[in-house]
Amino acid sequence: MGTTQLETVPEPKYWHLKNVLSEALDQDFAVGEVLPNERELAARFGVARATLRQALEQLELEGRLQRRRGVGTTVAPPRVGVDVGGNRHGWPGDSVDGWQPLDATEGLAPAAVAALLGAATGPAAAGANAPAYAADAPVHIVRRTRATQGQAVAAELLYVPAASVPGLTGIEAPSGPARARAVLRELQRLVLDGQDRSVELGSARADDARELDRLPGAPVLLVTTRYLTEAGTAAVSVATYRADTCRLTFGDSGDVQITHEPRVAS
Amino acid sequence: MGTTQLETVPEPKYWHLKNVLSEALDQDFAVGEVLPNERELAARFGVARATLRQALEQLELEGRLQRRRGVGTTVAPPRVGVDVGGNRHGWPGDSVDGWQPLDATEGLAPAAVAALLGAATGPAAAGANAPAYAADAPVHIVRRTRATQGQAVAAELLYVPAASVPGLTGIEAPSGPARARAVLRELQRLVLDGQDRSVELGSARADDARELDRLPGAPVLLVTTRYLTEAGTAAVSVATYRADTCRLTFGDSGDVQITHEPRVAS
DNA sequence: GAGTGGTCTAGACCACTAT
DNA sequence: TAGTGGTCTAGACCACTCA
Repeated sequence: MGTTQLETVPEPKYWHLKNVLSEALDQDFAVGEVLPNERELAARFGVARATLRQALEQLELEGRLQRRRGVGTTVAPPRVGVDVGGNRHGWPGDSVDGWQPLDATEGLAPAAVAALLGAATGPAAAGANAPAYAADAPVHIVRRTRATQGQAVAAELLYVPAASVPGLTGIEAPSGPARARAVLRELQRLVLDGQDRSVELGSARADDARELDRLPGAPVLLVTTRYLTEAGTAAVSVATYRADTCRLTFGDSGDVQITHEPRVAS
Repeated sequence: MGTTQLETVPEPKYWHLKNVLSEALDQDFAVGEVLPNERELAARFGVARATLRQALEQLELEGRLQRRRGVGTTVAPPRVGVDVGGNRHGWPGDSVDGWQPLDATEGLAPAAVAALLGAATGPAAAGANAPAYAADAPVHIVRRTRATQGQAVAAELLYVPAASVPGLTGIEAPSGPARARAVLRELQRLVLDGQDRSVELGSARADDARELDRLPGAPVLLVTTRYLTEAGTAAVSVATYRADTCRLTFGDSGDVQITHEPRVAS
């Protein structure tokens, strides 16, 4: 009974290790510097490589490290702020903030996207009048990528029901970026009523991962945007942002520089 | 030369496993149902438990699964949409959307927050006139949590420089929720000019994790908000949202129900 | 106390990058 | 070809929940 029993909370090794490394990064390393390799680090800290890797994974998730197979582990620069909401009432392509159209194809929207395209736009549009979109109707699928400071940060799939762009004839631009631009141009003719957006965590599909120069399954921020017109949802965009390097910004008041915020250890 | 060489891309086992499980979840499992335990699943698929766990981790990251130590792995319900931007031009506490003040203390803002508090508000406010905040000045730190449908989804630290709320006397409410409410009340007296927000991926600090009923290091979405007045940045909020269960929504057009979007396998 | 997920180990091999 | 990070294994023990 004399034992003082001081909060026996055995902190996991990898957690403690993460915090130790985090401090070391702040103090002893410059951005871009390469760390010792995993086997040496593990030996130096007296843990198994798997444990060391668990700590590194955390730090990578927090945007502190960058790991590349065959190369090594380097100290990551602060996350870049990528404006997502500033273009508040514009169609995609209205302003040139790093987006690059790749191509456009015709196909079917995945179920989740179809649901968004078919959903009512608000309390007013309930019932049988609004949904000008059937789940199995063809949609134009525009692929775009976005780069900031020479780095690919996002890949997007933009789903545009054929009904939204009746003026588009498949003949004028059979394929490639030109066709993508044609779809965007037609879209910009419509009057945009509003848009709503959502952000969630996901993992990169194989194709997105390749586009973003990451491994499949890498953590990404999924930004889903609905473009609304009087007639309903005119288009849905699903953009995949690299979660390790990006900070999504929703600026109400112009360009604002927000500096990197490192998470402090508990 | 007769060999057809069909894309020798050896898909990682855990990735394939993830996709197999993902399909099984769609077809054979209902929300809330418990999966067989990890040792059995690993045996059933003929892989080591660590490999099986890698697949489960991915699915948990995508919000498809929920794992609780000592209990088991269950099928997660679709992510709940949490409105983050709808309160577009309001102070925290203006509308009651699930936030619950916990307490308020006085202390120093961490460096990253201090930078935001001290930063100029825009191109107009450059130079020496704006920053009414010194890095080592005391701030009120208000803690709040947010619940949706009975579930804790977010923990927030709201940093309010003492200079922003001169009317606040420490006497009227010495501690606890009452004091937190007092700070919020004073804040609401000010005229809000605008706000800007950013979202990034992070990992839960130990205290946030406890608040959110997760383990330390769990993936979270960090929402940083600056509240701007004529005088500069009046307050900064850093909110930590559970990334596994939440989808942040930024609605321009009222309440919109967006359904869960499962990511399709590559 | 039985059963669950969480942590950790020591080793092996593979895929990729650079030289 | 040497060196890096990525995958995988088979096993052990620990922390937690619940009957």
